[in-house]
Amino acid sequence: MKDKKLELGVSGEKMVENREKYVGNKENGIYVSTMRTKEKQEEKKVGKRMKRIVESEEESSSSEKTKKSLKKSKKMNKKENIKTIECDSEYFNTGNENLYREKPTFTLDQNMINNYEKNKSMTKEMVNSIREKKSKKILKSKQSNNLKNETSENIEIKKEIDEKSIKTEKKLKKKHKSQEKELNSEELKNEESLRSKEEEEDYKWWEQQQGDGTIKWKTLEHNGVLFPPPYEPLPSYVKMKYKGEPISLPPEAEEVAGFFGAILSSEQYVKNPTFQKNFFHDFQETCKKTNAPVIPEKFEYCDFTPMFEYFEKKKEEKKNKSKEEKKKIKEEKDALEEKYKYCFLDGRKEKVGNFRIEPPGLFRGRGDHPKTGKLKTRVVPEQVIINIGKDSVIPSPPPGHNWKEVRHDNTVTWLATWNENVNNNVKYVFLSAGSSLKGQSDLKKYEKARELKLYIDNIRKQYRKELEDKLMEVRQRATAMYLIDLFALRAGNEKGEDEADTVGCCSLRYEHISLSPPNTVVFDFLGKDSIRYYNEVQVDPQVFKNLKIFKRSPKTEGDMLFDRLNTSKLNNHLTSLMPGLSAKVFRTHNASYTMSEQLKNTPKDASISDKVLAYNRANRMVAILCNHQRTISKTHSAQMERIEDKILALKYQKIRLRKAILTLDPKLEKSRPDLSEAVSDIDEDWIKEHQKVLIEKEYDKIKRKFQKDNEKLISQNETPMPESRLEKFLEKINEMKEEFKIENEKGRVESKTRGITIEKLDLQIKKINERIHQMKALMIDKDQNKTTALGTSKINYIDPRLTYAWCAKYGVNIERVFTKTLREKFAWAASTTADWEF
DNA sequence: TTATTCACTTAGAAAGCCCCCC
DNA sequence: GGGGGGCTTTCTAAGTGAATAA
Repeated sequence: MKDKKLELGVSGEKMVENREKYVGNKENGIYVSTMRTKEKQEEKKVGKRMKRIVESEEESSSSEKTKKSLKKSKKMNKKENIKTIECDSEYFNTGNENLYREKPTFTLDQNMINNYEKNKSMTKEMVNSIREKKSKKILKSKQSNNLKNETSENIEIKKEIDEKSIKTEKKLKKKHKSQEKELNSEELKNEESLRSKEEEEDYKWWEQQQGDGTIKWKTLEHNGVLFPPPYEPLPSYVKMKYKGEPISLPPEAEEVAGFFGAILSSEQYVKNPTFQKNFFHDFQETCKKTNAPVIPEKFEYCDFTPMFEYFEKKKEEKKNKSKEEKKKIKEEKDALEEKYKYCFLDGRKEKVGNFRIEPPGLFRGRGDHPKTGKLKTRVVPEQVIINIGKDSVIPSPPPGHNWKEVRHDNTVTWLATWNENVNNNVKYVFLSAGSSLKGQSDLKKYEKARELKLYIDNIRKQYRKELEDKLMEVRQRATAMYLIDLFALRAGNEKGEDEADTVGCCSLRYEHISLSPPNTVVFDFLGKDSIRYYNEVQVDPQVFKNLKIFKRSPKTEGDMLFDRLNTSKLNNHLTSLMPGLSAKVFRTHNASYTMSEQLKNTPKDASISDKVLAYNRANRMVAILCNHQRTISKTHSAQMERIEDKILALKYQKIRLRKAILTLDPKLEKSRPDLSEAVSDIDEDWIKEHQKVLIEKEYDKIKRKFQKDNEKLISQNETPMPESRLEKFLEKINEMKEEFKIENEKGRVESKTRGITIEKLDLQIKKINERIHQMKALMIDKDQNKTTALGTSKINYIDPRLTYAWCAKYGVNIERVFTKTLREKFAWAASTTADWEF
């Protein structure tokens, strides 16, 4: 098999190797980092200040401003007794071109250039006037309580939805008149085409001209959000135990205990001390608040297993329900949800994404999140803000409740929002991934990533030059850009103390990289979702030198590597290089570029499966580049073993076929040494063991068939076969045993096929070799995929037009690589032709 | 300049479902 | 035909980055 080298950035192949190195150490899918202590934080602050002083001296020669800062720093040094250190002024030779991946060659789509020019011509005044409109439009409105009652609504949903599209169309026409004044002529053109398109079932927004994107909709109708059902207390015989005794709890406290009891089998949370501590604190609080007869004092005395067992029993019962029952339950659920599933955006029916309000539960923060396990309380309508069209019917809140607010803001895409209590994060209800709004922003994102190709050469030239800049801030920025560009690192915003300690490029700390001369850098840190990023790479000598400076004493563990940089500064600079450029654009660009390069390795004359395999391989390269990981499935090793067994069985078949050839023509032993060659992984002992298994299997098979046939005869009121018949069938077993005996002792295998020839046997060996090869490839593929998640890059980073173009070019059905949801999400890319390039 | 807010994208885990093999 | 494995979908946590407030 040809060994294909990666063309990922600096050292994609190395990265695959590096991934393998640490993969085995992962526990529960999460790496736990060492917690920063308060002292460390204090140290960090002092360190930061010291660093500023160091650099201000270094930069002193360049400007008036820096002279002042030098004075200031010297003053401070005197005061705080801190030594200043000079910046290393010797330079290494730069220009290690190998470190850069090949310069991309591409043809630029005329459409893209047009769009870009149009964007440029969008004046500031226009933006301001839209903003002004936006602020005026955010008005609080009174809620309408005179809506139809809910039950009748449920029954008439379908009718209602059909009627609505007609209604909305009428409304839209009315509204157009009043809006005309506000729209510029281009937008008006969009309107016209929109209106004509409304009659069509599938609205192809990508065939229309798009506005600047500030106004997200003109009319918006929806039915609000679906609240989770109220808590149903457990049967009285199900009680948690405290100090070994069952205790009764008020429903509210019982619910919280149940949240913990329900997840007893998921060790990664239940065994986590922070999770336990946070849960227990909130559980105690709930008990106190609800005047529970027993207020648990120690977590250790709590036993939630009765609850756990009850939930498991319920699950089992649900699973064992008949098909009809299950169908009925699903239908009821669907009917309840139907009205929330869709909304009308500018009169067109669109799918809503997460219309369900998140149910209460325990916050499952990842990694070392300090708040993991805390109680996520039930959300009430009074917390929820509804965003809806001005003239639309306002959905009624659940009986006896009110919405927090009803807004009519058409500059945003959310339908509802609320604040979650644990981290005070804002939650939104958005449209689904397949909606026109999401599609438009996806297209925009990929076009931006493609646009970067126009600028990338100059950007690289510039940051390479700036790697040697005298201003520390500039040098840090250039180094960070190098890392983001080559290793697809995330920007790395700063995080709070009450969050998990994870980092990205700008927030890298002293301990996250280690340097070994001449130019090897080892990255080892926890990134988004506390997923470990480990990569050993060779970098540009100047980058190595810079990193060494950024790590220089007095910096130590806990100190920022890029103490002069943050994401805001970095992105400001990036925008000045290309409109709309930010750190994340590099990641998209890098991923799609890698994919397009990797797809070029697809074999042209191979089978569809082989082509799909090549696609997945390319996909995996992107996933590795972006460090998209998943936990190894529980069944992985069993799966691997099974494939291995199949390979061995095939190898054994091969051995038998060879023996059959030699049995036909013993003279061939000398002229064809390949027929007596040893086969790897197989020895005599294994063969004997395998033969035993084969005999057992055959025995079971015959017996099962006999039983089944008899059952059939009985059901047809016919006489079943006597046991003697089975004996007769089982004679085959003896024949097999005899065959194996001759094979093992004399090396003879008689082929049972009539008219068998050596040519035919050779052909069979060839086919078996092919199957072994396929199996091995599958095994390698599976093993390499065990910790790599391909989905994330497919959904978020790889331009779907690459996939559609690839399918067209290689004659592969899109269904082989995109699921239904993905095809919906990327409908805008479906008509991409084979010659399209990223 | 820095911190906060807001709106959105990106992410892995868990749940759900479907299909293949015994 | 049913049980389980694996693929797909759903869920919601955790990022990014622009705008705004202090």
